[in-house]
Amino acid sequence: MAPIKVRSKVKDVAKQANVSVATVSRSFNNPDAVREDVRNRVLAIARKLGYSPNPAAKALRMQRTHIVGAVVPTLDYAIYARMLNSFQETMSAAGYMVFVLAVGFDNSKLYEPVRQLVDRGAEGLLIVGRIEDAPLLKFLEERRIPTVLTYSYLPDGPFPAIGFDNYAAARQLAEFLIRLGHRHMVMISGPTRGNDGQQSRAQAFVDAASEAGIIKNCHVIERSYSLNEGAAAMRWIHSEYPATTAVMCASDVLAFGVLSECKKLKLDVPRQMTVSGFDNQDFSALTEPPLTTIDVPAGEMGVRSGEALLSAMSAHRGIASVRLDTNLIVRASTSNAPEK
Amino acid sequence: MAPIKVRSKVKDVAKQANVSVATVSRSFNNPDAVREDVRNRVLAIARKLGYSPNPAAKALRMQRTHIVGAVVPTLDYAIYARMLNSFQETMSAAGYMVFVLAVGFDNSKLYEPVRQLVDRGAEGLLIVGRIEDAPLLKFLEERRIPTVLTYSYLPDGPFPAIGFDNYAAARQLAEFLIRLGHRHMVMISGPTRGNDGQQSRAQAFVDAASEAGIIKNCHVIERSYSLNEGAAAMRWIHSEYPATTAVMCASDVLAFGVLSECKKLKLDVPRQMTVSGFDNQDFSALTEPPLTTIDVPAGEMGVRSGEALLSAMSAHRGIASVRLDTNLIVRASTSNAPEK
DNA sequence: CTGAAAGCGCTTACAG
DNA sequence: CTGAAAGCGCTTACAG
Repeated sequence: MAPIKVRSKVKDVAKQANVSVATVSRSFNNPDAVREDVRNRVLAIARKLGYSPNPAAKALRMQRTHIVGAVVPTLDYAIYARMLNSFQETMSAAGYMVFVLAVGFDNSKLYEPVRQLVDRGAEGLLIVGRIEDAPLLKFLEERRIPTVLTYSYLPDGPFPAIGFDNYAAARQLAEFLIRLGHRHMVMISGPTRGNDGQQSRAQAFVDAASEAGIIKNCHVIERSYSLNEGAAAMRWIHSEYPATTAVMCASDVLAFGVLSECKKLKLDVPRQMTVSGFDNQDFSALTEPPLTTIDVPAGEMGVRSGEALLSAMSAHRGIASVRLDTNLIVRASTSNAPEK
Repeated sequence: MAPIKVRSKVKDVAKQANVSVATVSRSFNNPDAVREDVRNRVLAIARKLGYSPNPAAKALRMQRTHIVGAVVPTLDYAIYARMLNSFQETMSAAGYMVFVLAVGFDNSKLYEPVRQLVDRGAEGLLIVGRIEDAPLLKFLEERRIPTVLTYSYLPDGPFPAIGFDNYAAARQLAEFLIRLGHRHMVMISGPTRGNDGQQSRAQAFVDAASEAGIIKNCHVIERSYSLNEGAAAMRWIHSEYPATTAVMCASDVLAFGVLSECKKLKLDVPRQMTVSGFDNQDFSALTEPPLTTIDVPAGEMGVRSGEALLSAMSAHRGIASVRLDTNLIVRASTSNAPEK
């Protein structure tokens, strides 16, 4: 086994270079203040010793950790993972490390995890969705923690938000379905508790149906995100609301489940049943038939959230909220000729 | 806006409680050493002030950061995201925070990112795949950084590894295809550079084909992971190796692309073309036809890697490497009657 | 341009 | 059971 080698400290470098620790520190942090030959000697020795400043000592002294926290429902979901991937890259490039915390979908109990992040040194936060937790809001405001919300576009809140308009996107889709002639529709929502995105989508569906005068034939049911839940929901819809000609799913994953169940039920999509998703996961183009869905710009969301957080942390605060475009992706899983 | 509230310190709590900072500290860290009524008073005041110890100061004093680093190729890939999700939950439950770094697929240039993680305070590391970087290996060994490798099962290396046997899994699949009667096969590998998992899979394919005496009719091509690359590869195979009856993909994503291209080429799967994947992504059961694939236990991998790292950090080191089971999932995308 | 010294906020041996 | 003091490893105002 290799001989043990301890982490070297300013003192070690100073000793070998025959200078004070102050000079070592300056060679790194304020190089112009050090005579060139001295600085080069110091730097060379530091490299030789594999020196790098102790981050805890540095953080304590500078009152800066260069750590941010990211709070997401889960990583096990393409849209969040992709968002986080580009967020992390953006923060890394700017010299920040990111703590990741997966906390589930209900934002009404975010206080503890966020508190933990801040207590552990996070200087800034990225949070998916709206903050629905009064103590948390108070905490973040009192402590002036730079915070950026993402996923939802929330222009009126106390924090900058980089996201898209869930209501408008879902409404666009619902109206599209109505325009196609559908009069009996079911929306399969994701978990709505503490989840403003899902709430907005369900509301958009209800509003569109109401305005079209078909709300009495339309229903919203709530399921968790999984293929099986989607499939089971479709089975249930088929028996409880047999007049249904369109199922609008709040996520592609649910829609994938619905599609597979339609196959089992021998329901022809889109001729007998129109199905739509939300997210535009890669697969949605490959289902049989390809899934109609909403394109959510996850990668862009991550990058821009990172930029917004960086800017919020550099004391300018008050970044205007940014609304990202979503696109309705119309594919063969919708039909303009509902037959029932 | 809420009145600003600064983070309170031991000193603030001590003053209000009329005790020394030592007593405050002990009330948290060694409660039995403090008289009950005093301790309760201290704790109550600490709670009221929202006190929590400064992590940098604590880390500096204790020489413990309670931070670990996780190095993954990307989060934007279901298998790594899922693994990381459960790893993070496991570490969180044990009081650790995790720094995440997405570094791409080539493990031969891991030194810089890993170094960064350690320099930033990571006490332990989770790394996806084998370490193919001599300076990094030397660094980790000299500094005695507890490290766990995951994804690949590497029983002979210097670090514990929690993963599966890529060679055995791929070989099992290749032999299965040969047993079905295929004699002209192509493997679409992922990027092999600095990626022992992909190397093993390709080698397994070659070995199986060689032993079956059909290697002259079999080919390995390398593509990056994406639907489009898979589709383009299939197009290429169709024109360059028209005798091919089976395409073995090193990932489900590639296979999804292949499947969709087969549809465009009017190649009936599985009658004219057998297709297999690797990963068992949820979606693989829903393709048309369902994809034959290898089930990789990503969630379990994350949990057990976390446990292994915890155990390595608690100074016992030397956790035996753990080999996780993979399962060959046989579905309708394979046929036992190749017609060409 | 350089160094000695203070201090960031903790924890813990030591003394009482 | 409690407190005064040292020290973790840095950076930077201050003095020279």
